[in-house]
Amino acid sequence: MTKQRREVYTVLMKNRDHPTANDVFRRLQREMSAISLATVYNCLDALAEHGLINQVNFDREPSRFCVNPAPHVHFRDARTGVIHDINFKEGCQITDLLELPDGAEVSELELTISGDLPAQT
Amino acid sequence: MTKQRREVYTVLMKNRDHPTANDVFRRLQREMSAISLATVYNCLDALAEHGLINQVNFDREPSRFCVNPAPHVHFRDARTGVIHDINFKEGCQITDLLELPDGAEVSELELTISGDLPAQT
DNA sequence: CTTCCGATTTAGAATTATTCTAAATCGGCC
DNA sequence: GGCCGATTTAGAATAATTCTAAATCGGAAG
Ligand SMILES: [Mn+2]
Ligand SMILES: [Mn+2]
Ligand SMILES: [Zn+2]
Ligand SMILES: [Zn+2]
Repeated sequence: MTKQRREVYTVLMKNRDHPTANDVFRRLQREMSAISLATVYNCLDALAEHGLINQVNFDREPSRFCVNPAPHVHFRDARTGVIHDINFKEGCQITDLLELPDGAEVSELELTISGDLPAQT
Repeated sequence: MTKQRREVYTVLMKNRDHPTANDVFRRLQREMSAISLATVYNCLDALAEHGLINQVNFDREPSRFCVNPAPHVHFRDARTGVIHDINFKEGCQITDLLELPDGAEVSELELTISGDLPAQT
């Protein structure tokens, strides 16, 4: 945990909105020391490798980063662009619904959903 | 359906192995007329927009293209790199397992899995 | 405290999948 | 055959990310 990695992690924790690397970079510039963009990428890599954060990809858009350590999936509201964390229902395994070949071992699973939420009232 | 779109589609049908745009381009150069890479991208876009093919993304790797019209997800064998189509079990809805907010409407859903398959014997 | 050294940071260049541009070509229709 | 909107094409541009190589850090050892 270097100073820069901690700063990147703190920014992610402060505002859990799945920012891009560039979002993180701009927030760090505004709030504190002048970190470099390459360092932001390095730190995000390091944090992800150690399991503290997750990299989230929607199609080919810039990656986003997530500090929610619980297993969950991502839902983007098409109207607002906001990305919501969606938990699994109690005791549910996605892989139970799939016709996986016998003996297949899942090591990574990413589920992204786009859709609409009813307007807030 | 132009001549180029048909050729792109034919290449995808002939070898349903989820090639990248560049793979498709190289196969077309080898087999038939000299199509341009921009046209391959244009054609893949057009085919996808009309629902004939699907664009598949694993993390930030080059997009791959899939001609399987059935709803399914993608499993990459980490050992071989081969991408397998995985169907849903009869009558199963992934969204039934998720704590989606009330009234959420899913318009797109992409599930990608990486893992290991037992060695072929 | 000073020196040392591997790890990290940094600025900027490089990479690369994809998109854009603008000119050439196509193909169906009159 | 000529017209015209759509498509194709080659090449340039874009943009997220990675790479490079030099500067800096920070803890350990002396
Ligand atoms: Mn995706
Ligand atoms: Mn993915
Ligand atoms: Zn999340
Ligand atoms: Zn497929």
